[in-house]
Amino acid sequence: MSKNLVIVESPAKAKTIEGFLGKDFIVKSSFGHVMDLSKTHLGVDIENGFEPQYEISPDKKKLVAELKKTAKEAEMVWLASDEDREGEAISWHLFKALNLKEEKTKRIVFHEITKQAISRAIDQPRGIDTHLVSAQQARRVLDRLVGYELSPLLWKKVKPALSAGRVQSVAVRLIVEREDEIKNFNVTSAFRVTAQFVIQINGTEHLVNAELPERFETAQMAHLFLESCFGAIYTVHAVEKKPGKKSPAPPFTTSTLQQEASRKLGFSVANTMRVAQQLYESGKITYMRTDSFNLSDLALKMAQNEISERFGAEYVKIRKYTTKTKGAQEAHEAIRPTYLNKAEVSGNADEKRLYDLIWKRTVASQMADAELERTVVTINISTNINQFIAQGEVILFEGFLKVYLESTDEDNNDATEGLLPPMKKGQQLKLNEILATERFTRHPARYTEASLVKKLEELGIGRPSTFAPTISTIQKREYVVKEDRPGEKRSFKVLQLVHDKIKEKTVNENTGQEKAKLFPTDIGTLVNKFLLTHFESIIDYNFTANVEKEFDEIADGNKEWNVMIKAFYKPFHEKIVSTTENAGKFSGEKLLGVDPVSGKNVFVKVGRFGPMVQIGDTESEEKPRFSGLRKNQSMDEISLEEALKLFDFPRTVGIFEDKEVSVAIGRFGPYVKHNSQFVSLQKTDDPNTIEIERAIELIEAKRNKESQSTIKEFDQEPELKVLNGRYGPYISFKKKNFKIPKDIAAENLTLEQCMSIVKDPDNTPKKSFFKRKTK
DNA sequence: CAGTGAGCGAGCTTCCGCTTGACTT
Repeated sequence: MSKNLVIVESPAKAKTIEGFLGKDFIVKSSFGHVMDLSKTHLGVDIENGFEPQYEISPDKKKLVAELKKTAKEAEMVWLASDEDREGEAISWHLFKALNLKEEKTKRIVFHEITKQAISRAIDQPRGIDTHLVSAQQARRVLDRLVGYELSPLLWKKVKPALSAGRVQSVAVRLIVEREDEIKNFNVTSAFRVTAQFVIQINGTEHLVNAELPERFETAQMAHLFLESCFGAIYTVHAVEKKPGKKSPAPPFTTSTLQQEASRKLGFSVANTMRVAQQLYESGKITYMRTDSFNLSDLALKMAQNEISERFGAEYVKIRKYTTKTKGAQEAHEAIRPTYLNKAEVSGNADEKRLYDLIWKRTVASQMADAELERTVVTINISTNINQFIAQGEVILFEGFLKVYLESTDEDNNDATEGLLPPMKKGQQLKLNEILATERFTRHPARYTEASLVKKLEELGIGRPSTFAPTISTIQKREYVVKEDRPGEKRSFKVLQLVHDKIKEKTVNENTGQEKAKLFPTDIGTLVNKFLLTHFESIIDYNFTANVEKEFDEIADGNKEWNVMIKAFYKPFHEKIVSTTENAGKFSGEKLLGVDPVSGKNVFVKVGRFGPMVQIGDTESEEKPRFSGLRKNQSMDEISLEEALKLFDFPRTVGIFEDKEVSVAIGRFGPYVKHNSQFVSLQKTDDPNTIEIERAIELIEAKRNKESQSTIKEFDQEPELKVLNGRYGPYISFKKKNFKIPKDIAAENLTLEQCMSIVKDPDNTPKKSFFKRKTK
């Protein structure tokens, strides 16, 4: 047995390090945290100094038992989790869970996975930093208290199964408030004036595009300006040249990788992380959850070699980037290729594309600045005092631009400024045309997944390991939807001046179309309003930054962790109690109008199952009628007429086989119901007009399909069927599904065999995957 | 996987941060 056991957080890291350390060392992974607060309880003993009630995480029991055994046999255990708050806590939890002895345990840290860094770490062991552990404990307990006291309040006051938390609720707030800004945005237009000139150089024509710095508010003013240019002569007033430079972006962190993969490759943040994980596990890149810009000396040396070999020594500029991110913990390197001399890797298309991006970004970060020359030409108009300005940019030395340029979130409408033909002061230019084009102000952009991550990181909210899960949580809770929206037609005016004549025309454009943007739902908006009303301090954009300061004080040993928690908890919990007692249901109820048929009030509100319309007052004797909103409707925008239309369903369309056939609209769209069987309508069917003949057709089509997917049925047990599904044959019994052992052919199954499979408790379908809320 | 929505009440839902496999209808 090995003398030394080293425990790190990630198995891929364990494998690499084992290679460095030799046969006296065995390296294992903890797979992250091994202990946590119990999921089913609050897990914090409020009365007893907020003592956390830890347990070994259920999915880590087996692993901990194995580690315990290995640790017992080792002479020394080296706890090598990451050097940050969470990593320190992992070491401490391992110490407790594995029942380690102080004299047999050492704590080591390293930021880079290199042989040198690890040898150095082994030479400089230390003890577990209890202050840092306390800081983590404060973080953990605070998040638990906020999450597990706020969420149940939402269940009571708004809707069951909702959630709130320090991170997710701020993410939702950002999206809701951005939507408000957009709603309140006042679009104005102005006329932008551009001119196109032609000059002859050695017999060939060159075009010069120039713009007027002023804009005109109305078409009339633009027209007046164009008139004032009648008969004008255009002369170059000045040619000004200025040197400029561009510098490369720093190497990737998790958030910048997510942003660039979104902008350049169109990846969702979850996809970026999935692909990066594959690259990491196959040893192609360094760790992908990091907030550090740092590159190891080894990597810098590789970059230097690579750049000078590929492009020449003048392209090399080794740089050290420092982080500006709030609360960055920098336990890892930046995300970079493991071997910079590999510009390409094997793998699927996504892996290749993401790797290419990482390679370019890393290499470019160590390259020279690009050197530019910016040219500004001002052009006089003989008939008025205005001046046109033409701008050009010439790259004198490409530098890092040879490899990579970071994208921006703003779509660049202005064409990139290219080379201007040579011009001289006093030179006359021939005018092609002048255009005055109506342009509109644009509302702030809706968030994409990646731009939301960027914003959260700026606010210091969330960590590299939680950005992607947070984005998915707020969508799973249906606070936010990621959607495409088509946009609308808009017309604008263009005035054109050619040969001293002005032509005016109206042009159409499509505006406001959105792709994969985040929109708040009615529920997201309502929950945000609730939290803003009663718990503004928690969803304050500075809340995390402020508590982080206190965590730092705890880590420095200048504050007791439970003193901090107590100070936070007292007013927070009082607010929970008072809101529980005093606040009524928070349903966002809004009176839409009066139902002309019954004369009753019509409301929209959020009910137990989401947004709905209610006809009749809640307090009235007669039970109100209810109907859920359709997927594309919102409480904010629905009209009385649309609301009333929802009550046209369920609609009886006729009788088939002595049973009623009806049409209704459910969670998954319109369907036909017959004899307690459901059949979805096709996209081409209109639920408002569909008739009995077509309904029967759909019912029979479904029966036909079902009989084809049925492999076996048993007369003795009508509830048991062997069916053919997406993942191959399976057994269905009383609405539960069971796997068939691989060594048995489905068509040969007997009733007895089926029953024994169904009755075997080992085969009980796993519950966690049947969560109904996930779509 | 489809119907619901008051009242009654049991039992369920939930946080953030660290890590990967498991393997669903």
